[in-house]
Amino acid sequence: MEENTITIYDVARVAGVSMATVSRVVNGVSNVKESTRKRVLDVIEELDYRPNAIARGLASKHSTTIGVILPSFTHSYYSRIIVGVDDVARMYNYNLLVSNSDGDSEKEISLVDDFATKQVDGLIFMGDTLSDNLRTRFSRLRTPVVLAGMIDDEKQIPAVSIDHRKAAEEAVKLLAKNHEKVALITGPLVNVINAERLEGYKKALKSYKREYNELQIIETPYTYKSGYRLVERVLATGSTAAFVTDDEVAAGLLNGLLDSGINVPDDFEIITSNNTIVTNYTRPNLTSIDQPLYDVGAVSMRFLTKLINKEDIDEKIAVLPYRMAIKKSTK
Amino acid sequence: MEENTITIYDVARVAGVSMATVSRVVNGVSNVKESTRKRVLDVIEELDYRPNAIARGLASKHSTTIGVILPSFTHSYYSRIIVGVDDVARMYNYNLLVSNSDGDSEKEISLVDDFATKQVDGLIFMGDTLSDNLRTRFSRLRTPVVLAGMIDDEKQIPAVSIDHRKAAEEAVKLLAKNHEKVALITGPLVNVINAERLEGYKKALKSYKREYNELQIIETPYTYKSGYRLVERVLATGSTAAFVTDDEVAAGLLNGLLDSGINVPDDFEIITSNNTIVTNYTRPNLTSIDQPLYDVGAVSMRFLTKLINKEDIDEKIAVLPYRMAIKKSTK
DNA sequence: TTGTATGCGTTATCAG
DNA sequence: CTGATAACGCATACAA
Repeated sequence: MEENTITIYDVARVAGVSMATVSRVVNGVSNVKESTRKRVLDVIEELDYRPNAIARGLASKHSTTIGVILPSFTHSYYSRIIVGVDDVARMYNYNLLVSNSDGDSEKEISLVDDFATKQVDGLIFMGDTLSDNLRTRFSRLRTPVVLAGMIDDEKQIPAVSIDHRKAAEEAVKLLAKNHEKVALITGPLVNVINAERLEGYKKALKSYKREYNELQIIETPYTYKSGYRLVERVLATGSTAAFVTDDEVAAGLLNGLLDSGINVPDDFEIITSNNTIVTNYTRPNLTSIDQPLYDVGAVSMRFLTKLINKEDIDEKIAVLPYRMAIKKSTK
Repeated sequence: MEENTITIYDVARVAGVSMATVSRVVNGVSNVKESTRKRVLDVIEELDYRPNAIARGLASKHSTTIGVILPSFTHSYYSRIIVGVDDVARMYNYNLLVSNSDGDSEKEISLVDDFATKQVDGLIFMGDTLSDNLRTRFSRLRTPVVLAGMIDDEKQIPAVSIDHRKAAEEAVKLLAKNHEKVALITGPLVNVINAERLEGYKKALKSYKREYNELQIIETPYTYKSGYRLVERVLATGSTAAFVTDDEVAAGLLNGLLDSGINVPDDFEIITSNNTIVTNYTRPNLTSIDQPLYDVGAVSMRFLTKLINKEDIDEKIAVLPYRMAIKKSTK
């Protein structure tokens, strides 16, 4: 080899000790006489020795690496979560193996396998749905998994998120109070979170004695464009307000309404769900449920470290608090 | 150990061959008799054997892992680049070790060390500046590095981006044509890219015989808020148009102007630089330089694979084409 | 407190 | 075409 990788043996030789001793000081374990510790440390510095994490992983069975699977890098919902994951991972000296699944369940599965092959110590998973296929795969995995920003309807896999049912109920109540017809503009209802939101929606309508009408439920992809194109369809339902489950969609709808000469909030009120920065870009700013997305990520990662270390867990499912951010798309 | 990890030995035993043979079929190398290959493959399937990437890495000196350092997960400039990186990385069967530096140069350095320790096969770096410290570290690294969406003013480190000087010149010309005073609202000028943009700005002014005035150069952080707060300062310069180097800042400035009763584009024109989706959220939509950010990422990663395989490279620096996306913040 | 020896799961070299 | 066997760089049980 042309490379002169310096190993633990080099350090040992120069320091005049055995490699076991070097290993000990590197890992800060066991008792090592202060004088030899210092000597070894000096040599390490002198040779600029860096332990090889791969070799360490082989020997210790720990890769100090966490796999992260997310549906999209560009969607701010997920990128805000991953910031929290990253920060906490760093605190615990983990690195993140990150990949994007495009929400494609085949990719999700192949990524899980891929990461397992890479011997990740744990997995943070984000996605729309948790397929049965994935769930069984997760439970068979030797490494713990935490769902971030989503839930497992079977409640088998540990997860961190907010109470979407309750949040949706609160948001819709705000609208139903003054509106006869309120639309629910949501992502796919096969997505558990959206199913929960639908429940909250129904409950809110009921409490204001509004009639539930399936026509007012509109499923749509999570994009600005699809929101923009929804105007006619939404207005056709007779709705004068909408609860939207995604900020990009809400921004699209808002701009679409404005372009059609509909005044928001005077003629139409909107509440959206993620309070990402998008809600501040639009005019008027979008009233939104404010989810602590950074915290969702941070708590998920912290949770994962506990599972990895087999610490006691009080609850498999962590539910974080949310608040309503009242802005200008509501009166 | 309680875990029953099945290894290459297990496969060998069951298939009645040596582990060397199993290794051969797994890696698809050398000549293996078709019948034994098939037998081994069957056993692999039967036992659900998965090669341990860590062990493989130790033995082969390849981790099939790429390190990615970026200043922010949430800024769409970088997240769009990383999508391209991720896609190409997958094509070549690499996984991405990703971490966020916050643009902090100490974190950048510790991440580089960290990733080196993890034996990454290559590094994709994104940041505002390439400090001397980092540059020398990169050149000493045994693993190749590619800068994505930025450049090295010393032109030592391979990089992929667009010609920011030329793009800025073109954008500013569009404004200077009709405006006596055009502001340049930029990120830190220590950032090489911004320095180049300043050159383009000057050149454009000159070609329209506009006077260059330092007061019209405004440095600001890359955030929506800082853009929003800039209104007074920008107007104080007497400028009636601005070229902005960041979409979030541009969105902030735009909304700030609107809130101050300034009409865009009638009273004030804006051109921004990244054409991220943010430019479509605002009303009016922001005219922008359109950078092929996905391609920047994809090309960077492809570039890196070539460096890793020591293939011939024609150019150390790849310059991608851009275009102007004319929208509604200009007349 | 320190050293020796072994194993982690592969790849790769060398015989056969 | 196939099988031993030696690395790879480190952690760790066991001795001393």
